[in-house]
Amino acid sequence: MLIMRELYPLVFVDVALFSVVDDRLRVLLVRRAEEPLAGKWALPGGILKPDEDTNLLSAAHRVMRGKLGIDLPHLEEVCTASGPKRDARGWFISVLYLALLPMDRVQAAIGKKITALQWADPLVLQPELAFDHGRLLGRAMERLQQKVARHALPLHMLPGKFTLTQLQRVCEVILGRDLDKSVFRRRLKEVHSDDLVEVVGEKQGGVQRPAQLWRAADGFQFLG
Amino acid sequence: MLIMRELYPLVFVDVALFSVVDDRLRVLLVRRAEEPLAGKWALPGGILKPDEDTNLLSAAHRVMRGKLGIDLPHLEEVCTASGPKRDARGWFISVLYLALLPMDRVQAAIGKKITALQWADPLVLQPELAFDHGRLLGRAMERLQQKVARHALPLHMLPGKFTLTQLQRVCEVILGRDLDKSVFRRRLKEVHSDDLVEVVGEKQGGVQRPAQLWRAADGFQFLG
DNA sequence: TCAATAGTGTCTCTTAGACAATATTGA
DNA sequence: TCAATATTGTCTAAGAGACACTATTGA
Repeated sequence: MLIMRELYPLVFVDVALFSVVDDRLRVLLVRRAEEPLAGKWALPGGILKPDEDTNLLSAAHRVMRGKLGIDLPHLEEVCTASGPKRDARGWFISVLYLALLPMDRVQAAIGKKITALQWADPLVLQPELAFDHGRLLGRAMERLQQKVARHALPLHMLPGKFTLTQLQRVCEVILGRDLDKSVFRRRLKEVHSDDLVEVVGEKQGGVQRPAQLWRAADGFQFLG
Repeated sequence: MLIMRELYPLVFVDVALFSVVDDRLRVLLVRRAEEPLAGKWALPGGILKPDEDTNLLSAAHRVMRGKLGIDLPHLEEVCTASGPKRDARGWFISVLYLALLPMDRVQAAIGKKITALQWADPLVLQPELAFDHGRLLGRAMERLQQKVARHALPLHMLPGKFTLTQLQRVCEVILGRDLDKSVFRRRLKEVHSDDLVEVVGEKQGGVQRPAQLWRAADGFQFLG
C-alpha cells in the first residue's frame, strides 16, 4: 500500500546509556556519521523498523545491539520528543530510553571505535549535542537521580559481584553528593534483604579488612 | 511523496482524564463509534495529524478539544504503548497522557452525549476496555497516585475557589485512604505557601463555621 | 445553648543524619 | 603493633501520625 509520507511521522528511539568510570558518572555519546548534523555528538539512537521490531523497547534494544554489540541489562522509557522540524526530513517522534551498563563492560562497549564513541560527563553541559539531545540527556539524568534518591538500587551498573562500598559509591556518583555509610546500609537491610544476596567469596583489598561480596538476586529490577 | 505504509507506524494519543464527582474519582470513557471494536468503551484518543499538530502534546489537546469542546488545564505524558497488532491497521504507537478536569466542569464536559461518554470508576476494573486501555488506565492511575502521595497538589481538579477541606477530600479520593487534617495543613503551610493564595471571600456553609477560600496561584503546575 | 465543621496544638513514634566505636586484614 | 577499610552502634533532630482542643457560625 502506498500512502502520503506527510501523514506519518518518522519515529526514532534514542538511548541515554549511563555507567560509572573511575568513580565518575558517564554517558555514552556517538559521533554522527551521516547527515543531518554529521560529525556532531549525539545520544545513540536509530529509526524504528516496524518490520523488525515488536515494539519501541525492542527497537531500542536492537539499536544498541547494533552500536555496541551487547544486550543492555536495563532499558526504560523516559519520555518522548516530537515536532515538525527536527531536520529536513520532517515531522518526527523521538522516544527516549534510560539505560545502565555495568562498569566492567564499559571498555568492551566502546571497543576500538574511539573516534565514533565516547563516555562523556553528563553534568558538564556538552557543548553542543545534536538536535534536542541536550534536553533529552537532562531528562534522563533527572530520572536516574530521582530513582536512586528514592532508593532504587542501580545494580545494573555494577559488576556481577560487588561490595557495599562500591554500591554506595555508585549511588553517590549518581546523586552528586556523599551518603552516610551507616544510613546507607541500614536502609539496605530493612528494605532490600530479598533483592540482594550475600556471596561466599571475599574481596582481596591488600592491606585492609576484606569486604563481603554481594550480587543482584535473580530477576532483580531497577525499581523505585 | 509516496512511500510504503508498512515503514511507518500509526501514531495515536490517548488521554486518561480524571475528575472527582460526588467525592468519587472518575475517569472519562468514550464509546467507540467506528471499527475496530465499535461499541466498546475506551479512553478518549485520536490519531496524530502531523499537518495540524506541532507536537504530541498539542495533538492530545486537539483531540480532547474535539471530544469535549474544552481546553484541559493539565495534560502530561505518562508512557507509550506500541506493537504490530493493535488491530488490522497494523503497527501502532500510542502515547498516553494524564489529564485533570475541575469537578465543576464535569457536567459541561459530557454535555448531552451521555450515550457516547461516561465518567467511570477507574478503580472498578472496567469489564473490557478496548485495545490495551485497561493497562494504560492502570498506568495513569499509578502516576496520579504517586504524584499526590509525593505532595503534588491536584488543584486542576478543583474549582477556581476551594476550601482546604475540599482539597484534602480530593487527595483522599485519589489515594483511596483518609488523611489527617492537621498533617495535611501543616505540610501545606511549610511547603506550598507560595503556590496557594488566600482569598478574601468566605464560604457559606449553612449551620457551621465558614471556611477560608483559596485559589491556585498564577502559573500553578501539578508537580511532585 | 447546640450541632456541625474549620482550624490549631501537642504528644509520640519512626526515620534520617551525624559521628563514634569496633572488627579484620597484611605488612 | 599499625594503616586502612569494613561493619556496627548510638545519639540527636526532623518529620509523620494520632488525637485532642479551640473557634465560629446559624438556629
